[in-house]
Amino acid sequence: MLDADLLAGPAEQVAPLLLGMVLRHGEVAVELTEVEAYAGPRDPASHAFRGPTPRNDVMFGPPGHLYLYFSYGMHWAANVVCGPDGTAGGCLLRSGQVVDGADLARGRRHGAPERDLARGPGRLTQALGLAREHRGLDLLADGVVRLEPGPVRAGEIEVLTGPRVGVSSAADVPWRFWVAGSRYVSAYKRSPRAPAPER
DNA sequence: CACTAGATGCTCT
DNA sequence: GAGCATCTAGTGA
Repeated sequence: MLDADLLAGPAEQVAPLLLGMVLRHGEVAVELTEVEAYAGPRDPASHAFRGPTPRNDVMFGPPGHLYLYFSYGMHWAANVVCGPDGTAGGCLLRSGQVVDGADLARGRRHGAPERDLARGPGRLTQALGLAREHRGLDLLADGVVRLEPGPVRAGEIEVLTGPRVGVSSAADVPWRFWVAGSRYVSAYKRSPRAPAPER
């Protein structure tokens, strides 16, 4: 069982710790290979930057809960809430490797190739079967959806960082974290609305 | 393989 | 009504 204190720090510090952990929903489990940090009031790219709304209120609650949002008309994306209770913050789960329940995941993903089962935020939630009814669940409690320690010990994963995908503000802040050399990492794409890259 | 265009509907202003 | 923390299918090589 994971300790909530582990997730109570700033999102950009929690994010690399999530790599290698496993998110499980029933029989399907995904080992996380790529995440992004969103630091609430300190981060113009965060949904919580302008204060609480009905959509983002979960992010203002205690760490370790599941913030889900609906994106681009077709996809759900999952975040682990971080930071202390009362302060908004979260880590977007961008990609992972399906390590259990692959047959069920493949069915939900309409027969996608193994590498693409959970590569991308929308694909990851689809493979796990997460949607609006899972909003706000406590991932550290003993429920059907939970976050578990991974098979690899903390500190044994080589982590690379870079700018976040698809954000139009703070587009150069390197708060995307992924497992070095992993095939289960999504492609970087800069938002067409973002200003020209810094150099 | 790399790259592009368009679909799609919720959320907040 | 504008703006998305995206995906897929299509093209061309």
